[in-house]
Amino acid sequence: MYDAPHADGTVGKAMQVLDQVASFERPVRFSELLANSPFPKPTLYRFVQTLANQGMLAFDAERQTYSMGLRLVRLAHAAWRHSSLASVARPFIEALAEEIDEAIHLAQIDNGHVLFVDKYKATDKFDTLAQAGKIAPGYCTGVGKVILAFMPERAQKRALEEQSFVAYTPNTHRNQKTLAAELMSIRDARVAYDREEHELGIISIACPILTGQEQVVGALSIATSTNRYGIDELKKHWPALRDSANSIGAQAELWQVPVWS
Amino acid sequence: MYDAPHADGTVGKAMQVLDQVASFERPVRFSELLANSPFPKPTLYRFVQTLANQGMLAFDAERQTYSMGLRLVRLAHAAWRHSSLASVARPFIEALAEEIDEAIHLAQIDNGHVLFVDKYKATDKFDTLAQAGKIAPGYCTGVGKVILAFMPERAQKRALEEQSFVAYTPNTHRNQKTLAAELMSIRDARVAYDREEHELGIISIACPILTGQEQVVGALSIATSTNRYGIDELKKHWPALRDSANSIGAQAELWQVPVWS
DNA sequence: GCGTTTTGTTTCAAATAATGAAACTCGGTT
DNA sequence: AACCGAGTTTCATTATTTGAAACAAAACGC
Repeated sequence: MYDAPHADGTVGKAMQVLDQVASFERPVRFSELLANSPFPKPTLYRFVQTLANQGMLAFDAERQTYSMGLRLVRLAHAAWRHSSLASVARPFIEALAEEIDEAIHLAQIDNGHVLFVDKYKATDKFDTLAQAGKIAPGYCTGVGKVILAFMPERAQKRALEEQSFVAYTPNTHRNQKTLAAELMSIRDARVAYDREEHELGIISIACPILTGQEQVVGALSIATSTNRYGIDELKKHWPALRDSANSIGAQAELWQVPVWS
Repeated sequence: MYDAPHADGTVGKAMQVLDQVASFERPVRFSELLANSPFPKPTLYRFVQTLANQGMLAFDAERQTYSMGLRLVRLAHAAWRHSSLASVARPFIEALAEEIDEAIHLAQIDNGHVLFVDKYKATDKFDTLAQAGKIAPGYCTGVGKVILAFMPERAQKRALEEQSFVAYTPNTHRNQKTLAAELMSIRDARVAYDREEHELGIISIACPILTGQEQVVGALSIATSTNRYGIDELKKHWPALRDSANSIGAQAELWQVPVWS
């Protein structure tokens, strides 16, 4: 939520307002925004007006509330198709799903946050904006940890400092130190596990998606519930998962997926 | 694609640039943007820089190309969950899908364009081009026509003028006149058909999603391929489709889905 | 290699748009 | 009728944006 250390210009400020509206996770009144805003009343007022005009926000005149605008959905469609791993990864995920009857997640990094860009759920036939676009913490998810582990040192350092270390479960890392230690061994093992660190009862195994020069572009994971399986069963899926991740990485390189520094 | 009749301020211009990048449907170089831009070189340059900084665009340093940024995916997730019909409609679509083994589409209007916000795929056998976030023309799709038919007169007039009347197939409406005539009868019948007007081999039946005061908030459709069924078979689904659409409308009214004027 | 063109980046004074304190309007309360 | 809070407008001040021009750096041609 806390963003842009040094906002660039008017546009940056407007984007900050967008984020703020998004952070409410519900339609929000002007005064609620104002109460948490760094901007003075008329300034904020003009921003929400402009953004609503532009379709980036939706204004409900009846209830006098703002929510995120549909133009974002339209724009994100293009983002999803052309700059996410999802389109490249789809066929590989589908193939993997035929072998393995568990939820498969594909994630990328967006400004220090783990962003789920696709999800294949054996039982879900719906299209994927539902789960795609969801963000999750990096320090307590399989995909998050494996991406962090393979980040270039400088980016990793920056990302580690941004982690909040909320203790979701008893297993959650509580500070940079223990996390950094695990990241080392993850980098060696080329695989990460989430042992109920984000949500009790949910475990996962995750592999990095790398380019030829060992740059991380994302991560692929298999998640399951402790009701069904333990970590040991997940380990059995490692070869298949790793191979899929590698294939996606190779394919992504041919296709031109943007890389972060 | 051509947007914002009177852009508001710097933010409006930046959003125009976003649209422009999206319209390329592929990573694009600065000079390509410049060639089609109303802005002078340094102005455009600063816009893409700012937007890339903000994560609204992604800049691939290697290839010197811009594409849509992942921040949009994150923001759109919020939009999708909180201001689209999709979350409200989902249970009803699921129920309908149990009855009917065809693709079901949910659409809303975004600035004169039909925006698909959800899609339930019964089978993967054929591919309608629709996905969440995808836009489609209003004048040659079932959902588009039924939404246009139920729009308030002024909005309809404006929307009709924005249609491009590209002749996708021999059945596509070619001008406002024939379309307007069909819209009248659609409004009476409370149902619209797409008879291979957008894509050969694809037909659909669509019902409006209305509030109590007869305001359109979207449309629900069943699509199939002419290989499988004809329009007559689709007609049989009308009662079920209409009932689902009505339920979604009622529910949307309780829940606070934004309405457009 | 060396001039030439194309493409991307920076400069800087002028033009413009954003800013925010204050004042105002409009419902709803007391 | 006076008060209050939320939303909106005004307007002089200030800060940003603007774009012609110049500059740098590749890509090209020969």
